Amino acid sequence: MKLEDLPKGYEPKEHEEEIYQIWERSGFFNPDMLPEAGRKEGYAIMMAPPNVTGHIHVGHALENIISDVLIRRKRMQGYKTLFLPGKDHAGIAGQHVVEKELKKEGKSRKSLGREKFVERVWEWMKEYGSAIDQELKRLGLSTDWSRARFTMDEHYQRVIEHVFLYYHSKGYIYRGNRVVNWCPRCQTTISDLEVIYTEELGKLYYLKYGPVTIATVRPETRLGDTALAVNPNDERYKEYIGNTITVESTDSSVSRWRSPRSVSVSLPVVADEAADPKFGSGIIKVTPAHDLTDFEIKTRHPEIEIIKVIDENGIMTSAAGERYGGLSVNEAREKIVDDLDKLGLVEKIEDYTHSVAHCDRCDAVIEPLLSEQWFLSMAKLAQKASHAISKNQLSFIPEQRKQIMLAWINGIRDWNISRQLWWGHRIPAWHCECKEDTQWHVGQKAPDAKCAKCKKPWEQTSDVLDTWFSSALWPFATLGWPEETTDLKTFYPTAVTSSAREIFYTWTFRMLFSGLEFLDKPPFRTVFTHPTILDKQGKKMSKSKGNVVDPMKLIDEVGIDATRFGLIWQAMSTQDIHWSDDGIRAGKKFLNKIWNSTRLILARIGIEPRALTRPEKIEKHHNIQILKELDEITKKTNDLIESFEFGQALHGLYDFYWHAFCDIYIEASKKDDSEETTTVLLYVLGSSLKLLHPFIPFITEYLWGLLPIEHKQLLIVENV
RNA sequence: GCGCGAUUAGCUCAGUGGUAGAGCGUUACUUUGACAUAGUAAAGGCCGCAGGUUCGAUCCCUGCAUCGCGCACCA
Repeated sequence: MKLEDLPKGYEPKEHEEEIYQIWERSGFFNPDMLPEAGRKEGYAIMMAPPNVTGHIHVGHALENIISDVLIRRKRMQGYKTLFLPGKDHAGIAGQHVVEKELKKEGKSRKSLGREKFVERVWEWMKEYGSAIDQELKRLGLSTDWSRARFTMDEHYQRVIEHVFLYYHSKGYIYRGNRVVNWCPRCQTTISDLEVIYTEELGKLYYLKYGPVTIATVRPETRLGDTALAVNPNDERYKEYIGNTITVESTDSSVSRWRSPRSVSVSLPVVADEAADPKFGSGIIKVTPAHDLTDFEIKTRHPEIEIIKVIDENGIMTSAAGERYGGLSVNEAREKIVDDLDKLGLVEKIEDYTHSVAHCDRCDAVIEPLLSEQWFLSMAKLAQKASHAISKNQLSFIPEQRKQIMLAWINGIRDWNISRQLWWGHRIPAWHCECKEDTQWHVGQKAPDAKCAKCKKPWEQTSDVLDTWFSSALWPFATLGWPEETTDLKTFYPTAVTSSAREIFYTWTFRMLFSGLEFLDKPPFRTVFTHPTILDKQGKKMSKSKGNVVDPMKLIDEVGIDATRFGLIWQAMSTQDIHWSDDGIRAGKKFLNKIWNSTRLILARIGIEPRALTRPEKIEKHHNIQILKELDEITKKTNDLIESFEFGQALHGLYDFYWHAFCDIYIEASKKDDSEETTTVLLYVLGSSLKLLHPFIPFITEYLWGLLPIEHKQLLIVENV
């Protein structure tokens, strides 16, 4: 080959698409298609399924590229590797996109009806669902598309049913009437983990309750107060415990007032540890329908009444009385403060910074609300997870995550799994249309017998399951479980779960207890929490801040390999990344260096077929430094990848290739035409391409194909 | 409030109990048989602050500050 046969610079666009097609056509992303000889046991990574409605952001890109590095390296080591891609149906988000479309057409979810609406969502999925696949492919991931899964596909529906009925039969699933996180915009409950707290400046109102003063940020909930609570050890209020305190009314129409015409009401005072004597006046107003703490107080003091004064739309109910009923929460707040002020019942108002609960999906302010929902009891499942972690049945990287997980499990609450959505896995539970019989029937089908009371048919609950309920089953539902498939035997447990910190509890933990419950083994051997990518200032990336790095744009500009290089270049241990373009730039230059050094060597070795073997004879007689260094870097690279030090591994390879090989050995070789040196050049080049391939697969595969050696794709060439 | 992590060159980050390193950027020179996306050389750092341990601390310990994160609280 002559120098002129290759262009002077590496042009990623001219090769990337073709190389990816060659890989896909070879079928080697599918473990069943790998050459059998030398194949070791299974090695699987299940991609965290991105939301079907979303786009790949730079964090996904890093996460999946890291997985791909692991997978590609193991494939080259002879393992039966599976990198399984997929998508999540994204309950709330999935419903939102279609509702938005309908709104433009002047329609709504409700005007369409459930069946038509769900059909419409499926249509949307068909039309836009593959967009995210294309983005994943552009990252150069060696995922087995023949095994791609969707959390709403047919098999998954059966799995969900199976799991729900199983949990129910074990008594883990129950209906509970309690205070949950209600999102007034999404019109559904959300779990504790889907609530985001942000610090906001609000007001703290000091209100007079008879003889005492109580501080609150939510004066409107005064209408739902049914008790007062003080700490049992608080000397100041001992005399009140067990008695009542008479509180002035601002509206004689409030229905719960025991004597509606009076101007006051008596609230019982209970003793409860939840009251902190150091906070405010040390007295809690108990509003059990609209506050979790208060609801818990009520469970310890059953005599406390529950009065719901705010409804699912964030509107004051009729129980709030004529004067306030029908107002929004904010309106009611203003009005009641005004009323109280006129009565001289507002002692003072202070500025107050506190955390406000927001919906993770739509950012609306969460309304804690008394509501009847389905729950999954966590006690036993969590205990299993805790046990497995303590017994080191899986490892955590970084290690501190282990303790963090254990501590979190320790304080876990039951999981609210029902959602008032239409898009999702409908809960296999049935109730009678007349709703007089409060008994629920849980099962695949409605019971044959009609309701004894009204003789009307049964109907399935309209609630669906939390999206995470299906994601929790991902590591094995994707392998054909509950059938005992070959895939399940080969690939479960998976090797690694590589995920962002923010889904540590929502996803990682839930996969863990699910895997333990259904397959008696943790679903992965290692939990790797990859770095979070922040902007240069260390701030979270967000559209509103305009500091988002779009991986697709990067790929457009510099190609896939340089993008992969730039991302991994910055991935030091599990430290957060303050984004910098420098790594991308370095990558681009490095690729060009590889390209041109290969070009030079190719021109030297000609086209005669050769074997890529270690020049042992030469080594015996000469002290060849570069070969020693190659051995060192090979070991170092492997050790670093084993310990999830991807950035370090890449930096090491960079130094070796550029400085040891190009700057020193290749430069020196220009004055040495010997065949021995030519052999060494080829050997070190070929070995380097192998080592680099998991990180920058495209250029290495292409150049490998130009070497006058065996024709096997680099993708499956044996590596150490 | 509890816990965790970070703080090193202009920027993004490695690193080590013994006179500090990379990438990117900057400066000067070089078109020498791949690469100017290059080569050679250079400038540039009280390694956050204050104590302690040590013959010796950027590294170990303690405290503080700043930034970020998680959990809890948020009447």
